[in-house]
Amino acid sequence: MSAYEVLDQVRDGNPRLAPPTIYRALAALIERGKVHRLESLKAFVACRCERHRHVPIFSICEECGTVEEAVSRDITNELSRIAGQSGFAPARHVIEVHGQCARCESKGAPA
Amino acid sequence: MSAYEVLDQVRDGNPRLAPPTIYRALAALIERGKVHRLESLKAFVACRCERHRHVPIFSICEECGTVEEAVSRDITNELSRIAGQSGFAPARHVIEVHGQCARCESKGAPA
DNA sequence: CAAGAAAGGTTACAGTATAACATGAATCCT
DNA sequence: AGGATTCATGTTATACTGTAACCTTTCTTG
Repeated sequence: MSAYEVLDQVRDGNPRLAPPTIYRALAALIERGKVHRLESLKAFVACRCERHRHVPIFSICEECGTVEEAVSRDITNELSRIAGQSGFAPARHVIEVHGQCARCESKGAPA
Repeated sequence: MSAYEVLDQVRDGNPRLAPPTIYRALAALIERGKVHRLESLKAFVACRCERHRHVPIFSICEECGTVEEAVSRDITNELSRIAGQSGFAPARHVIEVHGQCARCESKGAPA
């Protein structure tokens, strides 16, 4: 959901809420790891993992909009290694893969 | 640079250009692999690699704004493997790492 | 209680992006 | 050649995304 979709929803019960309220709530949830921001979609998703401090990897279906979250220690390590080669100190990772999910593929949607 | 910084620059010579012109030009350059979009910064960088069809990995210094571009076959493969586990067909990858570059670290900037 | 701090509400606006229409140049068909 | 078509680009206007700055309320503390 985009921030403004969230805003529309909560306005059903509380019509006077404004964007900063939503952005602050989302920032707090992101801080606590309950929500992630999908940079490439300018959108937000609830985090279903209970893990803290993981590096999430998102698969985003461009057909149906479904987003899957995965974790890979290998990728996290390899990214750290690459960054380390140039002395870079990573603080936040953004890993998002756009494509087509299994369901949409099998439905014969043309790439 | 943001799209609007580009716009300001080209307007020096051609004052009547408008945002869609810039966005179309950028889209064309991205298509040809000459420019990448940094999703997490809403910004654009020229691609210095001559390679076509690589998956770029960006290291973004939050201190000085410097962006480094790297490539890793391992990460590309691992991402494909993870995606493949759920039958996901990847089409576009976004890999961006925020942090602090070696220079800014050594300058003692506090994370 | 008064003063100050912290959290959330509210207004207003800045930055990012694109839809939709206008113009013009190149192509093609008769 | 003349008109029709298409494709690229220019242009207007507006929608979407995000935040600065200020206001209000509540809580704390002396």
